[in-house]
This record gives sequence, C-alpha cells and structure tokens, in this order.
Amino acid sequence: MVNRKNIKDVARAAGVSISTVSRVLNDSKGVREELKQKVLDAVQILGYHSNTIARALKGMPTKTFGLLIPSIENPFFPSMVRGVQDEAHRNGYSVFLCNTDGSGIIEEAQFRLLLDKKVDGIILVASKYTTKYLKKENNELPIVMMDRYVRSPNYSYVTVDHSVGVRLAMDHLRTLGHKRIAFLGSKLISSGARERFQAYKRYMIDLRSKLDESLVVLGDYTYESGIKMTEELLRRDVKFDSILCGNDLIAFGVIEVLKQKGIAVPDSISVVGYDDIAFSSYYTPKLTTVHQPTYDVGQLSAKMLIDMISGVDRRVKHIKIEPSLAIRETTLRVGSDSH
Amino acid sequence: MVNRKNIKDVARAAGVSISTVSRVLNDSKGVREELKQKVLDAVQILGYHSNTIARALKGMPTKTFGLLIPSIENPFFPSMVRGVQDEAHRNGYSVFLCNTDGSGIIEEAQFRLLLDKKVDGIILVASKYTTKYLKKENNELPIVMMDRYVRSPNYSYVTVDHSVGVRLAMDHLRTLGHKRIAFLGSKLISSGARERFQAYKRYMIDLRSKLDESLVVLGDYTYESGIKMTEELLRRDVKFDSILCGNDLIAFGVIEVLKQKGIAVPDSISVVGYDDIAFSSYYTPKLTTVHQPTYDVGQLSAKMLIDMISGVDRRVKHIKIEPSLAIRETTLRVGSDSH
DNA sequence: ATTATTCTTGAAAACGTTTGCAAGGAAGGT
DNA sequence: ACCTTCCTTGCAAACGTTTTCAAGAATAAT
Repeated sequence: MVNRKNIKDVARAAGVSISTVSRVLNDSKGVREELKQKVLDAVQILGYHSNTIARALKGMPTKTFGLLIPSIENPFFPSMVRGVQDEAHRNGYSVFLCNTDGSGIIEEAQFRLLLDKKVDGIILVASKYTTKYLKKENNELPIVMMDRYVRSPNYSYVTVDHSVGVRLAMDHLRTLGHKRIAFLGSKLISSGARERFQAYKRYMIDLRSKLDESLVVLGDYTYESGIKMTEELLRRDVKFDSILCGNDLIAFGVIEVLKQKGIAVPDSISVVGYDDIAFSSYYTPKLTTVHQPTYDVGQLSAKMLIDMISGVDRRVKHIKIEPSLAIRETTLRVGSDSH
Repeated sequence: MVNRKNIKDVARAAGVSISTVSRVLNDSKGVREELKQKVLDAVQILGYHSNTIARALKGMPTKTFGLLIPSIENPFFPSMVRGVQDEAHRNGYSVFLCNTDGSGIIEEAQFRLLLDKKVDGIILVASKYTTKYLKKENNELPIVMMDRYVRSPNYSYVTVDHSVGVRLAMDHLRTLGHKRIAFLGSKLISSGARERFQAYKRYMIDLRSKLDESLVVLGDYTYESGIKMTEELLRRDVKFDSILCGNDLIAFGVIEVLKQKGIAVPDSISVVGYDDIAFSSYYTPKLTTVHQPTYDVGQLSAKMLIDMISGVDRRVKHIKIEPSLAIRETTLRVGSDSH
C-alpha cells in the first residue's frame, strides 16, 4: 500500500490497454471473458482501487452526497442522520454532514460548498430560506427535503404526518377525560410547527367550535423555552387539565416547572410530548409522547435520493410517514389518584 | 449559474493565460498587480469557483476530512461532532461523518473508503481494532485520535483526563461523608473505560489499602446496562452509600431501578454520573456529574488536524483536557434528610 | 469464396487544474 | 552601450480516468 496503483499498472500487469481495464471496471460489456478475468486478477493482486477523483473529473458520480440539518446537537436529529448514513453506506456513498443553525446565510454557503465538492445530491431540512437559493440553481442536482419541507411540485420530500400525530395525542387525552388541553409549541417557522399547531387548532374547533387562545403559548423547541412558556401559561391563571407539547424538550421544561410549583405530573396535570427522542423513555416519569419514526425518515430520504441519483426513479415524490403514540407515565385519567 | 465557468473562461475574459489565472488564485506570487486585479475582476463577474475535483487530481488538498465515531446516536458524541464541524467549516473544510458501531470490519472499511475519497486527513475515535489497519498504511495522511486513543508515539490525540474527573467525583462524595462508594462502569474495552476504572481503583486503595471488588460491576455504557448492573449490585446485598457511574446513561438506569425499589435519590443513595450530556440537566432530579468538555475536544481535534494538514505544525501531540464537576441534585450529605 | 455484419480492442482526446520550463522584457551593473 | 540578473508570462505536460472512433478479427450471410 506504499504507493497506490493506477489503471496503467493494471493494464500493464494484465497485458491489455487501459481502455479495456476501464471497460471491465465499468459497464463490463463487450470484453472477452478471458481478458476480463485477467484484468480482474490483476486488480486483485495489485490491490487496485479506482481513483474517485479522476472519475469525478470525467463527470462520473462521486458517490458522495450532502446532508444539511439545523444542528446535530438537537437530539431530534441524530437518529435521522443515522438512518441516512446507514442507507448511504449500504450503497457505497459517503455523506458530508453540515449544520446550518437555522441561518439562511450559513445554509446557502454550505449548499454552495457542497456543489463545489461535486456531490451527487443533497438531502436537506428545509427552512424559509431554502427556496430562495434553490431556485437560483436550475441544475439537475437531485434534492430531497427531509422532515421539514417547502410546498413545491419540483422537490421531493419525506416527512411525518403531524395531523395524525396530534390527533393520536388528543384522542388519548380525550379518552382519559381531559377537556381543557393546552398547547405549548414552537412559533410557526417550520412546516412541522405549522402543521402541529393547525392540527391542534382544528381539533379544538371541532370539539367546541372555537379555539381558546389563552390555552396556547408559542416559543422555541427548547427546554428553556418550555420553562418560559409554562410560566407564562401559569401566569395567565387559566384552567387546564393537560398539556400537549410541540416536542419532548418543551415537555421536560414543562414538567420541571410544574414540579417546582408542586403540581404533580401526571396526577394533577397530564403532559404529552412530541418526537419520542431516546431520552424520553429514560426520563422519570417516563414521557408519554408521539413517536416520530425519525430513523425511517432518514433512511427513506436517503433511499429516495439514491434512486434519483442512479436514475432508477427520477419522479418527484411526496411521502408522509405515520407517527404512533407511546403511552407511558405522564398521562393519567382525570380524577384518578395514584397515591 | 446555468453552466459553470472554468479557468479558461476566466483567462479569456481577463485576457491572460490560464497559468496566470491559476497563479493569482493560488500563491499569487510573481504576478503583476495590474493583471492580478484584472483576473480577480473576471472571477468576480463570471462567478467562477475553482473546481475542487480537478485541483485534487493534481495532488492539491480536497479541503475535506473524515470523522469516524462509534455512533452519532450515542448522546455523548453530537456535541463533539459539532465542535469538529464548526472548526472545520471555519477553515473551509467539509467533513465526512461515518459510524463504525464499534465494529473493526466497518471501521476499516470506512477508513479505506475515506482514503479512496482522497480526504486530507482523518479524525477517529480509536478502538482496539484501530492499530491493526493503521499500521498497514505507512502513508503520510494526518490522523488525530479523538477522545479514545491508543498509546503510540506516532499518533496525535486529544482526550479528557479521566484521572482528574474521577478524583473530582470521589472527592465530592468523600466531602459529603460517603465511605462506601460503588462503581458501575463499562467493561475495559476503551481507553476511557480503563482510565476511569483505574482511577477509581487507585482512589479506593489509597483510602482503605485495598479494593472491595463487591462494590464494582462492569457492563456497557447504556441505560439498559445501568439497570442490569444496579440489579446485580442490589442482589449482592453489599452495603453502599453512593454510586459513581461510568457515564450518564448508566446513571439514569441506576436511578430508575433505585426509584422502583423505593430507594430515594439522593436522600438514601447519592449518584454521580459521568459525561454531562445535555440531558443530564433536564433530568429530574438534575444529575450531579463529571462534565466532559466534549465540544472543546472536538474543536481541538479539528484544529490539530488542520494544523497538520496545512503544515503549520506537523509534530505529534498528546493533549488531555481537564474535566470539571457539575454538582446538581443527585448527591447529598450522608445523614441529612431533605424531607 | 466473397462480402456484410458484429465483436473486441487500443489510440487518443477530453475533463479542469497546477507547475516546470523557457522565453521575453525590464532593470541593474559595469 | 552591453551583459547579467531578475521578474513576469505563456506553453505544454502532467494528474487518472472515461469514451469516441477507427481498425482488426471473427462471425454470419450470400
């Protein structure tokens, strides 16, 4: 392995021309079986690996794609990223991971950097900035939006059906006798946040013909924001018997504040999270939450992208996966007392 | 942006040869100021980006490196990865992230794949397999070991000084009056696991001249293992007043089991974690734990690698960062009663 | 047997750069 | 004025592939 062999070395060893070697390494068509075997043997013996860079220069695929997410530190993403990578590696792809921190400038810069690196495609978690730079490129580069997307007939996406997720959570709470269900979620800056709030709103309107705005607080998808929103809700002095949270981190903030105020969860107030990050089942009490199949979302996104790249299936597709409900320890029937 | 410009287009627009363009884009030395400006203008106007692939083919750096970790789903790694990426992007590098799942076969395969992709360097979390394939390569490729390492004068690493971490935790427990401190950690398959156990052992021997083996259980760095190890410890029917855990996930398992058995934390038993993953301060009760500066470890690793790549500093270096202790709610003075 | 067709093969031209080399011009020394 | 030396520039060869094209061999068709 001291100095890498090139196609010329193989050609010499096999006693053929480099064109022949190249042919057996690619299409393999139109090469006599005998020569083909000789080449394969030579490759074997010399431990030859074709040079990705040189192939890329000739316009061949780089077997590489980009993955643009807000932040790997957001516990919602690791398993999704893992899903992408597993599918990628299974198909011989390497993936560039980039964090955008929700900044349009960074997102666009990273996007262009990926273009420069000649990736075969890009998977991205769309933001409100995405369309801006995306339509500047009228290129053929395969793109898949993952989780968060923008409505467009031009781009494929795979995401989760939040109307189902919210309905599962609400039905669960209703079944337990809850009537005044508060919603503590994210401001409506992403497709997911919008859909969750819309689904909640629709559900409440169906229930009592109008939405009680005093039951709603909007902030960020963070623990700290969960704390602030709960304090705000408490300050309003409005009656509620349960809380649906926009994600699990918010739920942890909620439970922390309720605990501090001496309000028992789930005995006095039931809490439902959203996402089902790994941590939710380690938490005490174990969090009842809407389980998002994040690994599957990642894996499917990668599969879809690879299909587009390899030309197996170039059509734009919109996939929504159904979430499920993980009923654990933070929800309880109204009026029951676990003591 | 419909069709990318190449260096030839720039040369034509600026009225110079491509060599001149190349020169101003690289060293910039030995080009008349006037021409240099013309070229720069042309680059500006045409929106030219030099083709990374073609440069790489000439042996120029790809501005790309690999990052090999056990799994991004392990909550210990996201912030470390983030540290690496932030430093990388600040210097114009893109990073390939790969998961090895602790498998030597996958690790080596990924390593070779990165080599094929012509990365400028590799950061890896070493395993017992690492040396095997690493010494097969007598190449010049810059390599930095991150967090887990193997002893070798040939390879740089940056890691955390666990003897300090364990001492901080033990001193804290001793100060609170704890005498019988159990250790629930990982089997000794990584440098970190070995060092933590060794430090605990040394501390206990210093204290009472010998190690009470019945206070030690070894398993994996997981929640589930934490549960099993606690059950095992309880089964032994040995007296203990506190538990030092090999990482935070184990600590969560420990606390869960103790809670189920009606043993109050921290009132009856104090628990100290290790790592200080984000979740530990969201947990109830908030976990007292050894804080590992994981972001810094990542950032420093990347900085070190980039220095090696750019030739700024090629010496092999061994850096150990000191951890700190985050005292929160799972440790209490012996005999005190919070009720 | 002769011609038309198909299969195999290799030579050579790309892909977009960097860089050694040589040439031309300007500047400096005598 | 002439000879060095230095600075600036362009030509052309590489880097390791893929692929078009043409040619030669082998096969099929008449």
